[in-house]
Amino acid sequence: MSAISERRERERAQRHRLIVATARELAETEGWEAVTTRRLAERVEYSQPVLYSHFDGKDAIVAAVALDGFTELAGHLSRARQAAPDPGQSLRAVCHAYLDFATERPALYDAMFVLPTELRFASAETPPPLRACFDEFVSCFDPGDERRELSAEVIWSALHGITVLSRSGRIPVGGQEERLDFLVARFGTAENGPADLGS
Amino acid sequence: MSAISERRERERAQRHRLIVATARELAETEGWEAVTTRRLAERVEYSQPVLYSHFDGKDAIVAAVALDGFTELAGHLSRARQAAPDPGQSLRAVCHAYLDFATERPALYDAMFVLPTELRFASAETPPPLRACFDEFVSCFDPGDERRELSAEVIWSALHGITVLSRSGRIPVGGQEERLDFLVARFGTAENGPADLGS
DNA sequence: ACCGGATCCTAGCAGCGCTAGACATCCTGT
DNA sequence: ACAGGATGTCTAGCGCTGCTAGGATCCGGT
Repeated sequence: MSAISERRERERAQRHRLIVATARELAETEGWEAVTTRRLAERVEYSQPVLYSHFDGKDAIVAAVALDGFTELAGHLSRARQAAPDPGQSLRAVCHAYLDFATERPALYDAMFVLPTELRFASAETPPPLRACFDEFVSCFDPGDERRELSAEVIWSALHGITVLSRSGRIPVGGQEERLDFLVARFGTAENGPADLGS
Repeated sequence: MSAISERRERERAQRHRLIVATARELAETEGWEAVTTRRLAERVEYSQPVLYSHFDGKDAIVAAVALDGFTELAGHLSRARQAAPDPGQSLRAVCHAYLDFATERPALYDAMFVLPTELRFASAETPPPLRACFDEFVSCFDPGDERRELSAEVIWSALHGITVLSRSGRIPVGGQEERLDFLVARFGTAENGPADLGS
């Protein structure tokens, strides 16, 4: 009973991963609109109902892909931050890495930020990988800065806005590097910022 | 021939507006996922094919709603800017108005910025209402500032990011006012900004 | 009065997410 | 060794979606 059921559980976990990986691959090569339960089932060589024995529905599969994406993004940002030549440039490095990630993996980025998923963030159980991404931004600021979380939130918002608005052409697609420079200059360390405006 | 066909054209234009208005109302009361061609056709008391004699498809209807939204937003921002007590506070007023608009009309905002539509922005024929929205931000900066367009792009991006990330709970829903203050402080006039960082 | 064209609706297609129920397969207890 | 039950999988189908072909109907112009 034990060895056999363990093997089955192992196989089941592997198939779980296969489904997520296949969904992601399909999305990255043909776009999310091509990711249907039928096509996905065919690709993993199982019937549709098998998908539903692993996930509550399609949204849950997208959410699983998004979670993988957050983990990857966290690593990507962390490496960029630690590779920065000096701490003063870590913010720029992390921001640059973020925009890189978004433009190089648009489908994955959509799963993480645009598509409707069942992921809940605000509540207590914020997925750790998402928190890790956020913390990479926070770490770029002086630990003594009591507004570093606020800075991180606004920086992230700006980067996300730049990503989606330029991608859809609502702002010109060119000039990303210039925007990045501008953003980092304005949001660099508080010491370089404008006069303190209280509270 | 002339009077009658004119009347028909008038009626046709009115029905066109009716479709757009109904789609918007349906979206604002029940969400865009409730806006189906069947339900919409039933609401306007015509059959489905009539919709397709006015629009190329559902996306085109969403785009029409979005275009109305851009017009409204432009007026909203313009009023806010002109009502600002002094020019130095116009940027804050416009940003505040933007966030207001986004939170008070989430469905309309989604049509304008989130949902897939066939609207093309980057090309030469950027819809005038969208350009008008953008110009409201630009107008908050000194005409002599050669980077006012860049400022407007980044400000807009940040506002959009704040809107969608807080709405989905990826950043905390509270503290919008604080983010707004922070953003405006950092992006106020260049004179108040950090030390010039070249180019 | 009647013809011709514009207008509109009925009916249906292919595809979607999802699920009930039949079928097979394999482990377990005697 | 074998029956019985649990487990796992598939076939088939439901209600919905966006969209369209083809026929009926109505109405203005001659």
